[in-house]
Amino acid sequence: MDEKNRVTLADVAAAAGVSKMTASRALRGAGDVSARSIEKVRQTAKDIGYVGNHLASSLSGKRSDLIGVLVPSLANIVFAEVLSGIAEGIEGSGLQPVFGVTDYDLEKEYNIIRSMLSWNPAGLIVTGLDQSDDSTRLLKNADIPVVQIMDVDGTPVDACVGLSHYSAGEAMAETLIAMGRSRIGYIGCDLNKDTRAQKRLEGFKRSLAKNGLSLVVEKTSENPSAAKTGRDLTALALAEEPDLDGIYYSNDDLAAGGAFHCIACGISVPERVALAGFNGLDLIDSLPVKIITSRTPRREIGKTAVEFITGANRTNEKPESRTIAFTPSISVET
Amino acid sequence: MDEKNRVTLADVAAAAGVSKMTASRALRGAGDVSARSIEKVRQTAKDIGYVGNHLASSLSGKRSDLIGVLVPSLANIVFAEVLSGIAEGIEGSGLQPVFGVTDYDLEKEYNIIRSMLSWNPAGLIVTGLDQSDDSTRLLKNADIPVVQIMDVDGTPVDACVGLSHYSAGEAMAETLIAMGRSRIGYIGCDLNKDTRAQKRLEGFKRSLAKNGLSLVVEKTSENPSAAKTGRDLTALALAEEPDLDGIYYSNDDLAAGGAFHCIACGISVPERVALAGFNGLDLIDSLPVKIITSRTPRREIGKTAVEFITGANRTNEKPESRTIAFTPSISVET
DNA sequence: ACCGGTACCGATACCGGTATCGATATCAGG
DNA sequence: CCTGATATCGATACCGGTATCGGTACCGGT
Repeated sequence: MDEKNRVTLADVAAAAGVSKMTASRALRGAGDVSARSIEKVRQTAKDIGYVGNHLASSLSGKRSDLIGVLVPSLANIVFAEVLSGIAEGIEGSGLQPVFGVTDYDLEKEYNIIRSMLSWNPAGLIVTGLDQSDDSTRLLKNADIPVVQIMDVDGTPVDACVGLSHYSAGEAMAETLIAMGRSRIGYIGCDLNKDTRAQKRLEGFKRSLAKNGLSLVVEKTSENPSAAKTGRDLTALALAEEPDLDGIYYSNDDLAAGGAFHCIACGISVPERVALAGFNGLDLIDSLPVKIITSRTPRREIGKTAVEFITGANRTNEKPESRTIAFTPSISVET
Repeated sequence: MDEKNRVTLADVAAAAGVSKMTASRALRGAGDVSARSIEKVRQTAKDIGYVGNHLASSLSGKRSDLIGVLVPSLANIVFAEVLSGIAEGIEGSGLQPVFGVTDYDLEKEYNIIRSMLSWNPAGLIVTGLDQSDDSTRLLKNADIPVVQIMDVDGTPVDACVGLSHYSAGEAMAETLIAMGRSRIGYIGCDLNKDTRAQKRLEGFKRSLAKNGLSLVVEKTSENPSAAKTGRDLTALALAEEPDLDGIYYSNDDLAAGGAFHCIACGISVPERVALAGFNGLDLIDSLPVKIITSRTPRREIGKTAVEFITGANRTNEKPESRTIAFTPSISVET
């Protein structure tokens, strides 16, 4: 029907018998307009179905209502939950999230950041602290709030919301050791790309070493980080080292796969072998066997990140208070 | 550093000694520019770090490079995978996805659509065919490609990529019946909101009736559609009707929970009770027991939807070829 | 030398809003 | 009745690009 005749502010103004400027002010609730005009403009706007044009207002103003979000992957429920938290946090603010998937590829990441910046977004949320130098420069010069999420092990560009993966790895090693485990293996995916999983492994190993232990077996694969891979690698690891009494996985998906293998083979968990993952997926709670995990507040991270951009967190302008580190809780239900 | 002195096209033009217009053409690869000018402009643009401003070009042109995506939830891996497919399909097209989460709320959906339209997006991808009348009107008048995904049971506004949930439900009922099951129950979540799950259930019941059967028990809950809920409801259902020999779940998450319950209680699956879900999550393959599911091509749906917007699918302009229905394959591995 | 055609370029007018600042009207105080 | 303050508006200039259309310059053909 209405082909190219989009209702514009000028139309509203004309219909309401005021100037564009007054109409603009009335609709935005900016000052210097009489109550009568406001009423009239708002009414006619509604009547003729005025919608407004974000492009125009963003171009005119100096900033848009867009907020860019970069995640490495969406095949993993974890990042979907972060997005979910972001969507939740954004609600009511009038902001709108634009997302990009980097596939753990620094160059892709750089290009997406570039592209997003050219929308003059209100802020940017990027995953991790390990961008390329070019990307970092871009972010530094952007002159908008930039929130790096998930990780806090490193130097943030601006704000930072996440957790220490080194510490998470260390804590998990200590947990396993406290459970009396000593023949421990590691199973992971995509280690060459997922720097956070690397950091966890590093912390884990460091903590083992501190206790005079080291990994008995280490299996990694390029396959997708999913239950299937976890199950297969667990079978391999146990075949190789049948007396393993603990396995640390790079995340819960793999760990769940490990649990499935053990169930299928009648290996008791955690009695004979304790399985430890990372994230605290919902799934974990209902598994028929108890596996250990570090519960991370994904949704909370997303929400908190948004607050740095909406300014809900403006109270903390000091650089040192612009990093928020959550401590994942480890659930060990014997 | 570069506070408000963003490099603009005028800067590039000046530095290259040409007019804004020529610079614009050179950078876009539009015609009517000498090879020498193109080279010069591109070089100086790179030198002084010109980035371009999507807002301006989108406002000036009639359409932006944004593409709006609406999903009901991101707590469910299914929609994350759809987004993932969309991100994949978009790659290289210069488009950028904006997403919104409706929470299965029609009014929220309407507001998000409204808001997205005011970015003059290149297209819109919305989940499902059951929008409010207001939303539908908005979409119809938008004069941009609109792709409704996941569902094809209904009348699409424009293009449509998904599958028939009625048929999926019917097919699953037939599968269970063919397996010799007759005391069948249903377990679901959020039925009042998730219209696609409703449709599956409807088809399922219809098919049961056609075979002289009906549901023995039906358990639903408002709890999140996750494994935990599935496990709890399964316990309830089996307590109530111990001789159930088949359970249809509204999705795989719940079904997995059901499997966990059965494993924990030593109930053999599928011998004593067959469990059927929906989606074909990766998880299903590695479960220690075999459960039945309808495999849906989530990623593919996302990718295909994008093609309608980028025009990669422009060959099909006829309305009847603007609906693409995938048929989910049911995996029954005894 | 004249002419039409082609290749290349730039001035100008937008796109649809908002910032700015000056104009007009109204009103209290003197 | 005049003055200055206050409230309300609107004309104009942008924001940073692109569409349009009207020049130049240079070409080969006659």
